[in-house]
Amino acid sequence: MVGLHNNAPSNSDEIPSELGGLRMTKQRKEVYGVLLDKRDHPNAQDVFLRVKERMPSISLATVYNCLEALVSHQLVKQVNFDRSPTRYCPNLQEHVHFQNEATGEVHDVFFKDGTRLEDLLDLPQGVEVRELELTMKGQMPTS
Amino acid sequence: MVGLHNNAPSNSDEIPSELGGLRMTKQRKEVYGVLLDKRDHPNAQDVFLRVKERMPSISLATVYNCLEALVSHQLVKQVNFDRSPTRYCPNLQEHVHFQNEATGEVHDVFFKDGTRLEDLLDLPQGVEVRELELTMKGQMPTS
DNA sequence: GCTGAATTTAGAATCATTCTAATTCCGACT
DNA sequence: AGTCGGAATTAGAATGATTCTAAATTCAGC
Repeated sequence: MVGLHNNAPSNSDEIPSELGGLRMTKQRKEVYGVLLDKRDHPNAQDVFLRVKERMPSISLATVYNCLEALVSHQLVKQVNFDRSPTRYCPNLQEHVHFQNEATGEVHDVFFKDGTRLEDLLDLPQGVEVRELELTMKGQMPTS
Repeated sequence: MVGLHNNAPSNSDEIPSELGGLRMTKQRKEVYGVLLDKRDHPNAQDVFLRVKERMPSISLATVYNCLEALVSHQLVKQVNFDRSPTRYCPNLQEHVHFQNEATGEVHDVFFKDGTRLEDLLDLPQGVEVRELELTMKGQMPTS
């Protein structure tokens, strides 16, 4: 059962020892690798379980620490749907999120070319948007 | 010190005993009245403290219950910024939210006429958006 | 006025996340 | 290779918003 397609080694092996000014420790590489490997917007608990398979000694606190480090160095983005556990996304392109209410799955959604959201909003004079989060929930044809 | 401008009686007195299919109990009226009176997007704790001034016996659990009832009957909307405590907003027009990072204040922001957000997004075929939340943070000129 | 269902209440429980304090690791410098 | 010091990791406790529980109260309809 070793070497089957899909059992490709985690990305974490190929992650350099520094990224965006962040020293990539063994644990940070594993956490980041997990996010790159399966881009299903896992939460901290999910990441913890996945990393544990390759590194059983890691602690949940470390997973939180690593996620926080990755987020603050802009390698990963947080995704919040209401108050459910924060999810993590390694896609750095500007995008928003849609959750299929039937399955819970979260999908990245992009703006059509050339659309600048800020142009469509009646923002008060002089506001400077630094951060923007857009989430949607709804139904999707069962593909 | 009674009767000064600005000490107008709370809206709660004028709230009918049923709204949108929801029986408006004394507590629900007070909670709703607080939201209508000062539209600064308070959280549950804030609402609790404000309602307590007119109804000192109310409990925090009741405030949560009332807010939940108002939300589920679509008289009030929840506003979430990341994982900070959920805020509540009685504005039912379609709008989004901007938080001034210097002050923490939250402002309602509307779309310019005729803009349909869904048209600007590259949504997968056949998705049906049921709920949408857009929040922004940034700076604002000190007016 | 009575009755059953809905609502309110205090306090306990939950649970995602953060904090604490101790240990371990790692790179820079000998 | 050996040492030093700051950074990172760790287990477990603490926090804090929210929900749950079970008992008491209220209320609409009879």
